[in-house]
Amino acid sequence: MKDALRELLSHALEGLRRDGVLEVQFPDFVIERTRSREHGDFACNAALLLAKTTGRKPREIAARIVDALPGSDLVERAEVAGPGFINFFLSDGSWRNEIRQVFHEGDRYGHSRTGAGRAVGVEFVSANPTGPLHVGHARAAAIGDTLARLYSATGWKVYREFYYNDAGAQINNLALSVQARIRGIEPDDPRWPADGYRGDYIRDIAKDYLDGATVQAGGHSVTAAKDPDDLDAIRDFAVAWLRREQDEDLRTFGVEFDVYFLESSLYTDAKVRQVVDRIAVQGQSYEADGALWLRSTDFGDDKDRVMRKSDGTYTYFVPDVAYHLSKWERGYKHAITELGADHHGSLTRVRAGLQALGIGIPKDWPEYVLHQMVTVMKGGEEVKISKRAGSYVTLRDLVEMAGLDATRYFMIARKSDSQLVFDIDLARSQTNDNPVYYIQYAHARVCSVQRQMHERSIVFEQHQALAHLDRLDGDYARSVMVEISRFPEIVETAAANHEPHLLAQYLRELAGAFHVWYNAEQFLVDDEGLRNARVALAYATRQVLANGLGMLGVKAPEAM
RNA sequence: GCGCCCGUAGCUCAAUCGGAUAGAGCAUCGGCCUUCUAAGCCGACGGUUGCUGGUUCGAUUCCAGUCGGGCGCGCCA
Repeated sequence: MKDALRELLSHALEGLRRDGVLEVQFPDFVIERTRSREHGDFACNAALLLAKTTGRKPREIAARIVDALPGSDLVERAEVAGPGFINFFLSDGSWRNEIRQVFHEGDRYGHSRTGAGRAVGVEFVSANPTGPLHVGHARAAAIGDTLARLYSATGWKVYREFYYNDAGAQINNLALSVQARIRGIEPDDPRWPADGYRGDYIRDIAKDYLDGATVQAGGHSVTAAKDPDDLDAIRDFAVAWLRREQDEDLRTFGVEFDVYFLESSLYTDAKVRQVVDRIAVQGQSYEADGALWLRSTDFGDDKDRVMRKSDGTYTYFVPDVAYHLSKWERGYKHAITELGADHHGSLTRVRAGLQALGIGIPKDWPEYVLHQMVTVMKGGEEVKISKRAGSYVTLRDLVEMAGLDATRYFMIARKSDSQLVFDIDLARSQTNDNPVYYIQYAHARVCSVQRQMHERSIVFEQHQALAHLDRLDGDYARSVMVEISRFPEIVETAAANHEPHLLAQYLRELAGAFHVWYNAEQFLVDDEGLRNARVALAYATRQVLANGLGMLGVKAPEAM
């Protein structure tokens, strides 16, 4: 709808320019849904922007534009309002047309070809395999996967990537912790490793190691060597064990990755070294204090950063640069990296490293989506501790407490750069307080209507119904149609701005409009034309709810 | 001290790259069940958008400052 209006406006502006009425460049005008119905259905600010550049009165320009608008079935009338807005009042037929469109496109309604099949890499979660996934990872998984789904819906070829930090000091720490447990040393023992992982899962890994268990992870199989002194074997087993557990959790969460990228492979393939060498060739590094530094201040950082420590090992962000270089070389002109906001410091560093390679990677590549902290509340108190993990609430705990659908929905229901309060009691509640329940219930209600029809042997004539949508009457039905028509715009905006919360909020509003209408009208009336029209709108609503929930990875149940 | 994010109704949050009278839900109060799910619906109440300036036709939005909360500032990852 918006696109059609934009076309009408462009046509009018072009005409005015041709006639010499307006001689300036087209402004970057906005067409938006109005807040109040008095202002019509859509409003455009083109005249206000043109007033700025021409020095003429905005209302006068607006009137000219309105006069120049070509005729259209879409628009009932357009008028000048306020300081110089052009308000569009759409025809009744335009809403009915949109409902027909829903039937026509089915589960593709709301999808677009904006991405034109271009590749986009979406990296998210990327947890270290040193412990179970926690609530922060749950938010990362929900945001990242929903973004991926939104990109798919808008015509992109999406690759979900998971980067495993399976090298470095933390992994060694993990191995030492498991080894300590194998030897029967407990976390409070003086012999316990200084920065050891204290959670109960370490004991589980130790037990499986001693039992000679075999675990499958990343397409490989690792069998425990049982030898308490073989630290390498312990490390391999522990990493595989945790990868398997994380993979299971993510699969349960409805997330499947296309690429699992191992940090360790960057070392075995000498990619880290190549990055450092390349940066050196570009003259973007120097030696000082026995270490090798990146001139990151040349790229907006507040201080230069060490790449290679005096002990010869690399700092964490260098493999990060190498990994992102690999994304670039694999053709992701578009790449999104989803991170916890506590890692925002690395953002400048990684981009600086990529810049320093001197191979033309844009300054703002990759795009980052950062999410803020999650606080879990239950019974009015903050939940902080998981017995299994020791110090934090795990993703598994959360899903067990709140359910998959609620967890996925709640995690994306807020802007990612706002801190999130996750209310377990609300997520569990089977009432209208709970937005997930409310939305799913709307979907189930339509299914219920369908069942009723089946029981009463009432036949729905789709063809006839779509031809007689004009039988729909009243503001409530109109509101449902208007809400439905917003869906494609919401999907587009949510994807482009990386704001999945828009979709969550929208579905709540669509469900609200539907419930209101549902309660105001009888569906299974004797008047066949009226009945078919109402059922058609209900089915269209169900379709949009299902499409939207699908993009959130939330189920659309047929009964509650 | 420096950097990033946040501050909107009693609570949890929206507000479409600067738009018109700042919106929902919950809570509170008042209505609605012989009828397709009342697991719901309708209505009312509720605001100096933390504060002070600035930019302009117009600011919750942009800028400067200030207060408050969170997170970072390592040759840890």
